[in-house]
Amino acid sequence: MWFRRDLRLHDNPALAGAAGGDGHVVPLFVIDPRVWDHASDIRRTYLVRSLTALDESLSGNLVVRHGDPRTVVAAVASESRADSVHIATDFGPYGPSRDAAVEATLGVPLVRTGSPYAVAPGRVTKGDGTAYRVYTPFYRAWVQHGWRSPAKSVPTDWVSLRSEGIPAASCPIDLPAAGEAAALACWQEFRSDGVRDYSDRRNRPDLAGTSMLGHHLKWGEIHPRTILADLGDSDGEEVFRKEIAWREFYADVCHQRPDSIRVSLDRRYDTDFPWATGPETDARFEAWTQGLTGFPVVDAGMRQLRETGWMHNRVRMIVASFLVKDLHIPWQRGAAHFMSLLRDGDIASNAHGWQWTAGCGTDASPYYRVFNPVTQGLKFDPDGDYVRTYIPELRHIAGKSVHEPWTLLDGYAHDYPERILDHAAERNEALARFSAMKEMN
DNA sequence: TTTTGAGTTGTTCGA
DNA sequence: GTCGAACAACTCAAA
Repeated sequence: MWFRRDLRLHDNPALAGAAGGDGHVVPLFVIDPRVWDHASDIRRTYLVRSLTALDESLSGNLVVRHGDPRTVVAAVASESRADSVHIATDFGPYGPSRDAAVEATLGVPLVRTGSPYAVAPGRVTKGDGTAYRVYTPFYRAWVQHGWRSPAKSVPTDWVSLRSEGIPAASCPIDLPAAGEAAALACWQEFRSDGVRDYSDRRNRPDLAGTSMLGHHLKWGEIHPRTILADLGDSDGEEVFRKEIAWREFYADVCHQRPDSIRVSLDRRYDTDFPWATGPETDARFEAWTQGLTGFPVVDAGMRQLRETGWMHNRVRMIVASFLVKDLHIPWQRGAAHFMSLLRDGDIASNAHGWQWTAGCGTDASPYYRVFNPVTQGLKFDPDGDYVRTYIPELRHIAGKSVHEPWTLLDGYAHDYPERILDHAAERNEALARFSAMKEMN
């Protein structure tokens, strides 16, 4: 069993397939330097902890090898005299070609069972067999298609083999608990407590209203099918099911259009849109990454990302709108920054969330939808608690006025920056640049 | 083939 | 303060 992004023992069809013969399984994880060397400290540290948890649940039998999977997997298969190698299908942008290359060097069958999705990308299509490009009809068809019940566990004897050990990694951030047990506990807690009020509370960054399952789903510590099997039909559960479906929709879009993780689906945004460039823009981008724009909710979000490796979804939209529509910087630059820091960063969801904000993706946000950082802050962080949590310079300001510190007396916060731009002016500028792109025809 | 209705997440302005 | 309209036109999905 070659584990990749399915670091769990329950509801794991590929593992059940591996154990299906005589129950003897060699559990393998490959540290691929081409991936490992480019991952952030946060992601490496989280992975190390998840692998440690997996190894414990395997009674210390996880075989970790370092190197190119094309040689490593074949070597382990040969050493252990395996008669097949089992994986879950990887639908990421790089996985399929790597797996095909491994398959070519492997002397035994590479068996693909299951995927990280309830419905594998490419399975839900329109009547004419082509992929959906609009979410709502996709969602209806996805529900209609349905998914299997959670897979049964199969008795397994773990076969010991030389392991090079889980590598070391650390980061200065306090990460949440990793591993399958933590993932299931996280889901059970959310299911019993949070999902009921999810439709209202999910938009509030000052409350713990979201599931916090993103990083668990990313590494397959829990399968979405496990979650869906538990979900009923209350408002909160329905909205949460739709969030699971968004993850699957964007995976499906990326399966059809792998280049869309870096190329705008509406190509005019890459070729005709007059994006801002130059040293001034670079300085503003830097201010954005550091949480020093002078707009409290934007800065709180960017600092939450930097300090915790996570940002609330509502705030992701606010800071993304700020980058694309107030700073006129291409979405790809923001997407890359997010991926470098997010502990739950999913390549498909990230790229298409950004494309939605920029207005160039599937179901794109209308061009005139420009988030007002003050209005959004007042609406979704009504007491200002979120801002004060991440911006110590503003902690002495009580209540919602923390969203507009410039309305207070002079010297309200001498160590918090002035606004780096005039939002109303940049909103008009964004609309003008959109018109300019259209004129290019 | 043609037609029709619909499309995650907003803001501003004027009555 | 509240509320509806305007903000483009287009593409998509399905009948």
